[in-house]
Amino acid sequence: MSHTDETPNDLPPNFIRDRIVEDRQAGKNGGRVVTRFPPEPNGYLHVGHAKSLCLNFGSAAEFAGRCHLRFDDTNPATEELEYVEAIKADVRWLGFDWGEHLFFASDYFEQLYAYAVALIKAGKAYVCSLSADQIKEYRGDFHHKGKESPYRGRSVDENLDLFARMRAGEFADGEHVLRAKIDMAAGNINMRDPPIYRIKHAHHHRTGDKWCIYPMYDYAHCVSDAIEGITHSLCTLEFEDHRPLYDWILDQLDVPCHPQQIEFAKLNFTYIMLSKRRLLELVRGGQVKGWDDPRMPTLSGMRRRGYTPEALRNLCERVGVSKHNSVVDVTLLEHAVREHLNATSRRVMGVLRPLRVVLSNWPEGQVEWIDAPYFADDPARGTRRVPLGRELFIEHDDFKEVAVKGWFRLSPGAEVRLRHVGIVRCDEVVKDAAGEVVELRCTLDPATRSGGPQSGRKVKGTIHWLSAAHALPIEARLYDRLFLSESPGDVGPGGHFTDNINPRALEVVHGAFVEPSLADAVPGTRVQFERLAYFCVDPDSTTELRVFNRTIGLRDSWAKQEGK
RNA sequence: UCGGGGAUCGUCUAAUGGUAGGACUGCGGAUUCUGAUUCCGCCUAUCAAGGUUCGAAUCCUUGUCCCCGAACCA
Repeated sequence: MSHTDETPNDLPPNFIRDRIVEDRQAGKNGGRVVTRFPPEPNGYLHVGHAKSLCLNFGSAAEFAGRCHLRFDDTNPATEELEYVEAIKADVRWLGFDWGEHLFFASDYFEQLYAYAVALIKAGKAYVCSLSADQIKEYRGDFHHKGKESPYRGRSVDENLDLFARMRAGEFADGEHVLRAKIDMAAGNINMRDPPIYRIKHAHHHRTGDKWCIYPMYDYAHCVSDAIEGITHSLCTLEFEDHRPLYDWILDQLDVPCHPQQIEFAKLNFTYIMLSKRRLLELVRGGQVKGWDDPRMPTLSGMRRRGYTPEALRNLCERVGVSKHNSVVDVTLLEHAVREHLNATSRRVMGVLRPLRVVLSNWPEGQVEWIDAPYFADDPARGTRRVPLGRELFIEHDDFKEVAVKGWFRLSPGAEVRLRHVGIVRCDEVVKDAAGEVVELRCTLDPATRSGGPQSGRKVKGTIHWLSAAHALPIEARLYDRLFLSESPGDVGPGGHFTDNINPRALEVVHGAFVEPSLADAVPGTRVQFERLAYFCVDPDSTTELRVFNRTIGLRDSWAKQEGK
């Protein structure tokens, strides 16, 4: 059988798509494909979730099926409404639409309870009154079989009564638990009579105080899948040995269908931390400013940083789906981001660390507005007007008093092209009392003006610039990788993952400027500062001062060469 | 001394008994009014040992290494 039999487009093959194709050819589920993305609302979504989102929504779309968004909110202790709303926003931002199919496991609490009663009646579940410690002890370990709870033989009637009273709130947390009656000698510890309901007197963000017993993941997830008519329940590798339990529960119950659980490997990147627990620690510890801090690998952080949903989706496609524990090189992420930004971002000029330049042969007070294309290779995509006057700012890094080998930029006596203008020569270097270079005096060769007779004259370097009189002050936030270590989670004895934090993951630059065309740029606007980096306007911007986040730098082969 | 998974270029992945391919990275070069982009080229892989076969990454055997699992978390 070929993988491409049914696949509409040239998507790269993967084992899950193969399975779905097989199932359809075998006529399973009437050929329907229904998947679900089931986050627990206890944190923000991150790039790892993007993979699951792409897989679940992508597989459904590919086979004209549907994908549900279901919040797995069975643990009131950790879940909050704030997370629910943030997750919905992030899923939408990534470009996925669940339509009518928004669900909450908590919507099924009543049904889940009824199925549990059925399980008890069938003699497949019992109320256990061992303490948590005792249950753990009775469970055994990898090398020893478990032993049966003394409460395992309780009668159906007694179990029914106790379970009803658990629900009624007659017992304190931990007094009883409902357990599936399976096999205490099973090699798979998940099958050793796992608890499926616990007593928890806690306020739930949706059901309030209606319930004081809550279903456990292993019980709630498979039944929720069945209730919704899910056909393929995709989850990560660590649930592989939960699958027998998933199947066991559904086999005992008279549920509408029996979905197939399929496991795939989580997404990991070098230099990126994706543990929810640790991300929460960064937020709570103040190492970052919040879940949407642009240094965070959360979808909201990446959005604010300037990453695009297209880039992330494309990344997921490139990464593929398999069962290997893989660590993707972060450069692949960076490549995906640059690739999309390169195709879509308007080119503008911004100067991070200004150095004053006076064009000595330019008349005092004269201003010329230059029509400059946003995309040099395709002027049809639009132009903006850029003012040129006698006093300019150029990038301090574009001047060296003593030129080194391979230096194409400005130095005393050297010529360089001013982007969209023409060739200038540096005639004089002005220093302050401390010997710091504070100004350059240059002459512009009028014959080399863009569009002029000698505009084709070659010089090695082209630099960006701004008219000092028109330059708009901005705050630039230069972001870099949050961690210095390739595997931030690997810490030696006594170490902590925060030890690996890059202290320069954020550098705030005051005194930077951009061209006046950006005066009205709204938050979320993405542009390329030519020769520097891609930037995105931050929501912190005010009418007086815009804040630009550096999304990612342009590749810089000069810096690389210089570093050698 | 258990159960469940996994081993293909540096990295992520394809090849489903028939030419080990792609992408990213790296390294060269060309073009360039962005040292960007684009284009071209190069480097580099089947965990090991046996076996089956005309032919093995793929099938069999035996090893080795790695990951996950003992919450009233998900």
